[in-house]
Amino acid sequence: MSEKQEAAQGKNIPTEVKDNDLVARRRRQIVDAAVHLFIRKGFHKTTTREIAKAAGFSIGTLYEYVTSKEDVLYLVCQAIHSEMEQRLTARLRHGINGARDLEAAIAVYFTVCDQMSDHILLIYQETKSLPAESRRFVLEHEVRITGVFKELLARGVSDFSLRPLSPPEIELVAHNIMVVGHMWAFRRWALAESFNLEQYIELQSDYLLGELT
Amino acid sequence: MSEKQEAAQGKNIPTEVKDNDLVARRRRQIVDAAVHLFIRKGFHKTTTREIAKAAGFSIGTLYEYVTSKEDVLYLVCQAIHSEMEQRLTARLRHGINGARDLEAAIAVYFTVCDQMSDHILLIYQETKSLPAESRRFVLEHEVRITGVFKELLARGVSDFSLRPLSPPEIELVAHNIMVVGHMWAFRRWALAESFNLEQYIELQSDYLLGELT
DNA sequence: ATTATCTATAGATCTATAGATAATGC
DNA sequence: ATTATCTATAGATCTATAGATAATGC
Repeated sequence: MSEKQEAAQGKNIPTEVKDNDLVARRRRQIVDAAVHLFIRKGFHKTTTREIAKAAGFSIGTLYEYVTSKEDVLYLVCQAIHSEMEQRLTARLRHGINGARDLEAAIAVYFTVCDQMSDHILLIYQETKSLPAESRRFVLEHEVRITGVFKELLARGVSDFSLRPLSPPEIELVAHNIMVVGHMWAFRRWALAESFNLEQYIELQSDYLLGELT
Repeated sequence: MSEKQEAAQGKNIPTEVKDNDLVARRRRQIVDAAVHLFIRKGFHKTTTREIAKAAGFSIGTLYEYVTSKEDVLYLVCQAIHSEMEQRLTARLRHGINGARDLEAAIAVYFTVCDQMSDHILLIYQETKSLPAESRRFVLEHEVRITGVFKELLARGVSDFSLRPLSPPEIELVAHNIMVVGHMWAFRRWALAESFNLEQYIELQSDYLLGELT
């Protein structure tokens, strides 16, 4: 943790540019531009020229800040996961018991999934386009977010607001919560015919938590 | 239903070739070749030449049977869904009550998901690369498979082996079953550390059905 | 002098088709 | 004659980089 907010994890992408602040700023521009293009056209149909143009500089400059188009995809995936993680953890509360906190966290998380549907879809669709090493980092980030729910479940078990759960059960339920959130993103086309977000949260919480008390 | 087993749905892809049996045969070759290439390299990184070569004929011949590369993807997606639907419905039983039949169907379905993991992943990743019309047909196919579980749930409700469920609840639970099956495909990298397929089926069935009795 | 940015393009593809060839049946 | 297949390639890209230019600080 040498720097004020070291990335703490993640791949180092080489750059010729010396000014670290500038690198961070330009990469943020690249990510902002690329996210929208990738969502709209997909990774492979977006050209590096389009990314550069949308970011506000030339193709040559783009390649001073990344070494390949895949680097851009990696930056995009990490930015999306960071954003999700931050929005989720920012609203976690340590309240009366684990079960209540878990229920609240699920509601927060599903709301984030609702807001970031397109981004979640992008990760499902394009993770396989990443080089092996980058993909590993992206999956690790997914694991870390799942860990938030594992901790909440463990806390509920230890304060007896949830029934006893084995580690594998905790693992499974945490993944179920994650996937049911994502599901609101990738099955919206079917689910939105029967539910709005509130109803979805309400019902799915019942199903997810019903077995745990 | 003019022909013996009319596709019953699906897009008509034009061809210059008159012999219908030959068209069916060649398209089967195309699909078999393309599935494996798409799984390994992804749709965009697979070239039409590679598909033609793996299918055993030339690029010129390929284009006698499809009008575009996207047609090949559409044929692949439909073939995968058909295969899944068939493997599932072939093993459905009408037994003592709906709840038991549902439980058995879930086990069958999850086993199919296990066997066809790569294919399920492919659909998640590449559906967005389809033209709008083709994509609609593919999603319809997904709806039809979900319908299998909706029917089983409705039967369980009507024979009182399940508690009363509103139509939206039936919709939701059917989608949950579908997605939890897919989840075994797209989260295998995490789940397989804690479970084998049998254990996964056992536990998830408990969670899925526990709330329904 | 050093750093950041831009222009121009090398080099490598890839899809889809036109026109030639081979095979089949009258 | 008709049908199916093949070869060769037009035409259109797209990524990544080399070398030129502009901006900044000594």
